[in-house]
Amino acid sequence: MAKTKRSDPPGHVNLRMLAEHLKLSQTTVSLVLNDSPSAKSIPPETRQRVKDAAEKLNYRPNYFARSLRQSRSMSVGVLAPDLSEGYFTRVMSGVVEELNAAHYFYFTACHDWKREMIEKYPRMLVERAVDGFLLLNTPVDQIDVPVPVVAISAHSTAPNVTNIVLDHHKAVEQALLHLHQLGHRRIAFMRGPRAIPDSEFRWEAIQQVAQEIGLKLDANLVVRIDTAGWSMKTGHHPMAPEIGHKPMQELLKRTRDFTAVFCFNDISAIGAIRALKDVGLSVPGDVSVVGFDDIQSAAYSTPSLTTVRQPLTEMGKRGAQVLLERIANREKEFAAEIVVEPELVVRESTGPAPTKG
Amino acid sequence: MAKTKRSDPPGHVNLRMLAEHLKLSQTTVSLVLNDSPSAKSIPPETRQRVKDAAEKLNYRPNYFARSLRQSRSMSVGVLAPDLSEGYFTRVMSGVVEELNAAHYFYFTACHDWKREMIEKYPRMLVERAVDGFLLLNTPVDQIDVPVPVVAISAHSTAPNVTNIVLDHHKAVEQALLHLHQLGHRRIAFMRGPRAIPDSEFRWEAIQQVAQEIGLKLDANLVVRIDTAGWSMKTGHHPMAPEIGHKPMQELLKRTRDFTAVFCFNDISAIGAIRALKDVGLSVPGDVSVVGFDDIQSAAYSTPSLTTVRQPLTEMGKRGAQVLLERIANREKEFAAEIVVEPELVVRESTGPAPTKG
DNA sequence: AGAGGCTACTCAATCGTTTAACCTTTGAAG
DNA sequence: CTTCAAAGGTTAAACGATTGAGTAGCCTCT
Repeated sequence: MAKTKRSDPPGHVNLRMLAEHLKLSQTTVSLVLNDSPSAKSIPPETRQRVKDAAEKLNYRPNYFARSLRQSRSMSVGVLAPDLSEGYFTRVMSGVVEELNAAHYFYFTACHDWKREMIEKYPRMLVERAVDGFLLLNTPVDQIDVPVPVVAISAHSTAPNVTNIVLDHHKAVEQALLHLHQLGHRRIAFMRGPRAIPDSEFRWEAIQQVAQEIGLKLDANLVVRIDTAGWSMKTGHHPMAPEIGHKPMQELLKRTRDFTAVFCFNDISAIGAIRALKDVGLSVPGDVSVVGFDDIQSAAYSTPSLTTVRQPLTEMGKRGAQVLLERIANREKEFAAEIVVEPELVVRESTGPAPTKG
Repeated sequence: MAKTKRSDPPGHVNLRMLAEHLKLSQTTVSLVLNDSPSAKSIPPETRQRVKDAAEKLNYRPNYFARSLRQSRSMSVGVLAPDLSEGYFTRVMSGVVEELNAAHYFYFTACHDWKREMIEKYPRMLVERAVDGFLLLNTPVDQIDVPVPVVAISAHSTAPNVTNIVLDHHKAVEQALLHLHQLGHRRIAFMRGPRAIPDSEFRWEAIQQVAQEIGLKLDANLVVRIDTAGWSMKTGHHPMAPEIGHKPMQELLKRTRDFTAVFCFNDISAIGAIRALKDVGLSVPGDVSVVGFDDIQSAAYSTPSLTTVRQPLTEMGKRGAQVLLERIANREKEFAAEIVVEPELVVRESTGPAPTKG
């Protein structure tokens, strides 16, 4: 076997081979292929020659070598609770659009609401050299990473995080005014689980708006979704209408003295409706139900759901935009919070309050 | 300003700095930290000293440098149509479990059923140096990548691809025998869209099984789900029950002479049930409906769906296992196909065939 | 005394790019 | 006849970890 000075040639063409073939230096080839500004002095013929050769030899720059040199990976980490339809899918649709356009890819990490994972994944992804983080719906008080972070619906108080949040006050206002105008005065509330960051903010908005429109909040009419034991693996997870079914059963055991219920999300609203039907109450005849999010099935369930639509795709898009901007421009000032607007979608699950009989 | 021989120190500790601090060579430090077999001769005290220092100085090996040297990225590419709940979520739940255990991460690429994207993404991900590919439910006849590929429900005929597929014959057999035993003889079929690889295989199995159990297939009782214009962006996508609603309306326009319908998946079954109810037929009183997949909402819709359960999580798990095995062992033989078993889940949407009247 | 073997390491090449700093040649201006 | 600039490049040092090939020192065996 002939001894080669270099080790055996790799299966693919690298810059050195391309340069040798062109009888040019690696520098020149690199400058041309990257359309580098300092390649001004290279004449068009040479440029073309280089590009043709790169094409013909099917040259692909080595991602690691390039990233090592430039210390950036062109990828971001996405931290989310799970891959469920309700939230993740729609937000990501916006995120992906922006990332694609910027030639970025993303690593997904699902923490399944486990604190341990919420802390571990950022570290792991930093070692993977992601250029930034996107936090979806994930409670993160402290995140100590050397890259920009954008949090969507996460209400992170950590420094250096840009938050993308819904205007909960307006959202609640739209829902409650709608019910109020329909004559509802005894309104029940299904609060979100503690694990979900939006829950507290939604509840605060409810208390405020209730006061503003002169609606009395009755502690007896408030139930909470419990997430103990949520996990994608057990099947006992946020996507099951069960999460709304149980709290509603509980509420119905306490009282039936209410004409409407404002649920934390659409999934729980669907569960709540089932629980109402189970005890012979009709929706919206006896009880009106308002959901939140406007997921796909909100339009397709029976009755179709009146719900507060979150512009989730838009939120994903804005989040990705801001993140990419912050990555490209590490030193510049950045917004601490970006607020997006909800939109009430009225469908079949709400109607006039029944007259007392 | 003092002139430094090396450029300004980076924000983080690298191997050289760690080695200098320890007054050892980089080699030694590297060997110890990687628990390399050739580090046998390094005494425990030194090892501990190295590990302590690495800990104290918070040393993180540079991912790019390491990957460049070892030419592997510890990440795989996942190519999927979309991020919808029906399929993606459950398969990925299995995939993630295996990848995590092996310290692998994954890039997701959604092609939205666009041919152009199906061809572009593999190239892009190869440039990202993924160590392998996982194809979910994605029609790929040719994929020319220098890394192992495992296709789940994709029935890829490309060489070097390991296919993970359901035993469609058994699946269809379970469904049709169930209906047959309930007395159904006039059974309608809703075929899957051309875009989804499983569609043809399912249909072939249906033809075969029908013959085996002596069931006559009536072309008049066959409709097909049409995917023209499917896209996550338009909202007109595979997750909407609409996909089953329309074909069923079409069928009902042609004839009502059937007592059961076997749908391509649960989503379309839910849509079909709505269409049946719309014309005053009861399920399962007048018509029994069988779905496929067993997605979350199959259990929660009314009536709850009788359906053929695909072990999607299991399929994801096996797929990831095989892929990792093939990555670790590039030369070894590998299975061309791995078949998994379905399971019929009987719920409320099927019942005895109505007696003629 | 010499050979061998073990311990505890080190040296330096290598992965494939990018890029700051140079280096020629040619032509024109002063 | 110098000087300068521009054109058209080249050189070589990074980036940071891995790893095959050594090597100095000490002990042991014959």
